[in-house]
Amino acid sequence: MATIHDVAARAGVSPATVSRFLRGQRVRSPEAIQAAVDELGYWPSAAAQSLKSGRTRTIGAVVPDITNPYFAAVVKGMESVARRQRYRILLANSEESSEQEDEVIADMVRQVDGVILAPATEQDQTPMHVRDADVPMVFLDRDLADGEQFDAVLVDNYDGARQAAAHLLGLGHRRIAAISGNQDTTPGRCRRDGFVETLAAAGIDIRPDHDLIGDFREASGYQLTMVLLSLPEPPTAIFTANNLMTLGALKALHDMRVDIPAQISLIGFDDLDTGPLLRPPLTVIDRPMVEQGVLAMRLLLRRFDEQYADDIPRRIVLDTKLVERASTAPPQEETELPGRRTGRTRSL
Amino acid sequence: MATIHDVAARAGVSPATVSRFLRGQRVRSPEAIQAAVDELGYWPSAAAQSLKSGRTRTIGAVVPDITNPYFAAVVKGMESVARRQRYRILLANSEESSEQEDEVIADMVRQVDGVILAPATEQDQTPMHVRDADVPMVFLDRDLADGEQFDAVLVDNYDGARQAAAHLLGLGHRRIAAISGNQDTTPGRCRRDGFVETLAAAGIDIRPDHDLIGDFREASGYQLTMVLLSLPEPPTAIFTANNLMTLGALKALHDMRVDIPAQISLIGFDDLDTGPLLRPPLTVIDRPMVEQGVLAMRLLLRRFDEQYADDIPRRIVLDTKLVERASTAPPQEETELPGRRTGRTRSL
DNA sequence: CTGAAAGCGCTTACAG
DNA sequence: CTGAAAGCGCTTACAG
Repeated sequence: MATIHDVAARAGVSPATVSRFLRGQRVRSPEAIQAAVDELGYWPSAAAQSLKSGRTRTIGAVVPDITNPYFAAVVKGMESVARRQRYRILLANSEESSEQEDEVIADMVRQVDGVILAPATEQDQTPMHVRDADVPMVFLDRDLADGEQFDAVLVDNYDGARQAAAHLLGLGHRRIAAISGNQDTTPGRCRRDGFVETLAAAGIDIRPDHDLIGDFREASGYQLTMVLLSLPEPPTAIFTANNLMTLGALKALHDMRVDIPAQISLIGFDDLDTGPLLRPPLTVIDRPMVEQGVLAMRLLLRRFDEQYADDIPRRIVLDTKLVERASTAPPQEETELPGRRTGRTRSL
Repeated sequence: MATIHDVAARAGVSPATVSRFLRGQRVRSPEAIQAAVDELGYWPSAAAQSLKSGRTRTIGAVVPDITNPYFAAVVKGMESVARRQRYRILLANSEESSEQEDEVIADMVRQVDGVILAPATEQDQTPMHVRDADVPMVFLDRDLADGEQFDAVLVDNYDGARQAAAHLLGLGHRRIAAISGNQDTTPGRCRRDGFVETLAAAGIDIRPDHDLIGDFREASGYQLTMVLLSLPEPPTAIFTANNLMTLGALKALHDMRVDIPAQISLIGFDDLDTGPLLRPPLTVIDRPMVEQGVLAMRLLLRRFDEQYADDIPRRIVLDTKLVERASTAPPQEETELPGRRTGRTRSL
């Protein structure tokens, strides 16, 4: 591979001049240098550049799970902004594990100019690594206990859950269950709090056996829904705190031949591409996805600008929106579940 | 940030010895060095390492669209193998554009040890860049015209489409439409060929107005389905050549209040997470996803092993599988479409 | 086993 | 505007 010396030799100038030309400075023989670059197919070595300059033009993106459509969309948003500014993206999955996240970040933090992180939990050590490396970081979707020191792009999880609860209450539901996410994550906690407290404010204390904690994965949505269905008095409505658990709940309800929304209403946090096409079309709390990635990347790149490098942390909180489709309805007078063997069944 | 010199000074040895210790060689005072590393929180500079060694322990992954669940799953598979071997992943979206792909690859090829590429089209210049950089490459999902010179992980697209056609023929359909993908991609061509030729072998020449070419995106699935529905004689069954176009077709059929499968059967290439939960549950041609990413990464890492570096290209072709659900059924005697205004309507 | 030294490919004050 | 030179942080023959 051609080096800057090869280009210099061919163009009859010094490597320093080639370097200057490449960074857009005015030089005496731009044509000759450009010709040499073209003929040799020269492309600078990123390793050498970053060793020298201390900048890598690379951003680390760490998400719990890239196959979650929410995070895939977020990464796409990040990528589109980054590419336009000639930054690259180093992608890592933490698989919802703080340990894996810490490891991955420790490894990448030395070779990126900044990090965008959707933390696995609120307790991880990440900020230490990142602060040691003195690299800007933006939190996305989730926050840390001492997160206020960093830029962040979040949504109003509490209010989103409040909207969900208000919607179910408005329909007349009283026996309402929640399948929440990990309580050591911000969205996990805020969504549960927003939901439970809104019920409480309406005079309804959620029953302990209707107040279930999952882990944001599909399997836990499925299993906990099964638990709810096996209760002596199952709920007439279920709130699931993210897209994957909503899918799990939907599968469980299908498997048990529960009629949605006639027998049980279902409302989830996060929309899905297929949301309108599902049986039934899902009522959800929607939030921006690609846009969150775009905003996070902009916030991060902004920190590379001397002018803003030391600004106080900016925290962008986006609104959620209730999307009413067909999975929620007023409760039936008398709720019969097929699992209860009341004689009546209904096929979907 | 601490450098190897700092560690050496603190441990009372030379940088060379620290370097050797770090790579697992036997040294005289391992404890002192380890202590110095720990106390200083030392982590080697990746830039310096790769400048010196010529290896980056980074793999470039280029996919047309990370929000396509298929590619998200594939990237996840790649990532899990890479992480275990302490490789990192540089992710780029080509957005189904050869130009963007070439640009992105030219930029990353100097700073990765290898590339896994799902090419946007069969005509792009990518192999040139990659060959110039003398970096191993593995093709994934899609092939290039001269792709035989590279490792590849593919599925038997032709046979998958054949299965889809055979399934519809077996149900008794004769007026069958195909919404294919870009014909300058391998899957686009093979799936159309497999489908059309299987029909032809059964004595059915697909009608030109039923033989539509889309671009693998949801919008084209939607639009082309609308076109089919507006035909004087619409098909009784539709084959869509990938997951996103299937979703688009499903939306169009819903919007036009077409009863699936009573009025029109739908079969798609690629399964979806929500496949079983859709209205109706989709009959699809399924193929491995995460597994393809895993295999591609293994093939690539294998090339870094001197022993296999010069082996002839390995091409892994995986089988597809028909998953029968509820979106396909025998054609109705008399097909009425609501769009045709026959007086009857049916709500879903 | 160890250390001094060269060098990977750049960038950037410095002197001209 | 230009070039010689130093140096970014490592690794690795080389000599001991």
